[in-house]
Amino acid sequence: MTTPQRHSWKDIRDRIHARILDRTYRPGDKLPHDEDMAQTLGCSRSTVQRAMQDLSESGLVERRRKGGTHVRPEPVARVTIEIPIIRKEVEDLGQRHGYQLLSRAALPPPAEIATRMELSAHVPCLHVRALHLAQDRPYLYEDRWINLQTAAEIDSVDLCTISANEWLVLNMPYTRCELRFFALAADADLAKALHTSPNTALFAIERTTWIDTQPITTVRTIGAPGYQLSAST
Amino acid sequence: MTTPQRHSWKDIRDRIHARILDRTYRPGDKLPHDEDMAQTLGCSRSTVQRAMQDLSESGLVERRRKGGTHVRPEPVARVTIEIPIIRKEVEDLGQRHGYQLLSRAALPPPAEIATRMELSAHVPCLHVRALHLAQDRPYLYEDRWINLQTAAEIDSVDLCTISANEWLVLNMPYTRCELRFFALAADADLAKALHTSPNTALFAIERTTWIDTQPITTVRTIGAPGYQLSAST
DNA sequence: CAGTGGTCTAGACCACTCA
DNA sequence: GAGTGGTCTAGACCACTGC
Repeated sequence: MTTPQRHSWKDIRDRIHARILDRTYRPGDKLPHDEDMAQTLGCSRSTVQRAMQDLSESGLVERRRKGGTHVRPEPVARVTIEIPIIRKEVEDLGQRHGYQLLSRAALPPPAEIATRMELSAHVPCLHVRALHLAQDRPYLYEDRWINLQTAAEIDSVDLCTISANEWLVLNMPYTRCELRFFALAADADLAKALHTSPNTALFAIERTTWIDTQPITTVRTIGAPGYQLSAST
Repeated sequence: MTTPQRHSWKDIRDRIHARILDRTYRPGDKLPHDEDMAQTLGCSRSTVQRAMQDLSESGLVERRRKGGTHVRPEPVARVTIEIPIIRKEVEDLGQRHGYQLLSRAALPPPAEIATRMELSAHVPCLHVRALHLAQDRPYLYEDRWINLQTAAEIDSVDLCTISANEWLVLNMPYTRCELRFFALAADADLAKALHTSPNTALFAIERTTWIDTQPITTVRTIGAPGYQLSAST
């Protein structure tokens, strides 16, 4: 069996965490500074620092130079969501991934898209619509705009063979990413593509990526009925 | 102006990141081990370690003892979502928060809820429905079950004065949290509460929390039309 | 079993920010 | 200005895990 290290930073973190849980340190309270904490707990300051770093990242405490460390008065729930390549997402469910290119056209972006990408409306873009399948059933609809100035190479990629999602993830690393989650009602086209009826409530994710300040792509993915995203701490 | 520290761990991280972006290190490639990296970059091993920790957390590289550090072949998008207290969420939008308790009843949990909480169906629970308002308009509907064995004290709290959301966040710290995001169609009750029409597509979040292995609460929050969740890296 | 990342220590100095 | 967290270093040892 695994013996928990008595003075590992995880152990130190858990001991501090426990003090917060049992109200030794209450919301808003100031914690002893690292040096004292280290002496009390019998470890070096760096170990306390590492523990505090973790507690701070998870939103449990707040640290400020000179201000000290405080238990957050209004804790926030912080969850990390992982969004993999769609093919991998399907395969991880143990299902067979399929893919259909629905349309592909070089077009100037409509105003809404240009705004979303923080891009001038005169830049040439590629508009791609596609459908991802799981076990031959509709899984996710993808409506994507790609900036041809940034990702010029995709113009010569056969998007029937590889999805834009996969090509971009593998070939266009980004430095900034924005996400929005919301619900929308299926219109006629969407309903047809996803084999459902118009007006069905569907889950949508909008993702826009940039490399430095140059927009790469913005995509709206819409899940088939029942699609959901989960996360846990 | 701020001079970027030439050998800070962030600087080291960015220099390694740049090498990944410019394809010096390609997806799947093995990176030099920390010691070499440190020597090459002119810093100590701990600094490389700190940089790598960050790159690893953000999903860009994968590290394994003896295996070494590799650029992830199929990068995942990792985003951290913060979910604050609802009152604070509204106030941060610069709006006035309001709150109405719709119902409150001690009941045994239905099977679906018991399953969600990993709880026996015989444990006494409190069922609470409430509506959060922003500028006196419906903002978020909350349908919550609370385990009265874990959070017994809430039985004597006046939930007209403080929302269950707020009381729980302030008084019941948790050690585990699971989240699901999805879309649903408004039924008659929901439509009425949120001042919308039946069948409207709405965005829902389900959250369940435990302390150690004991379930605390499970809640489904449903946003008024237009509600959305956003995140960025 | 040996290579690699993970952690701990002690000490020094830096950077921010509150009073 | 002084207190507190943030970072860097050098060195040691530990803990996984691939070969």
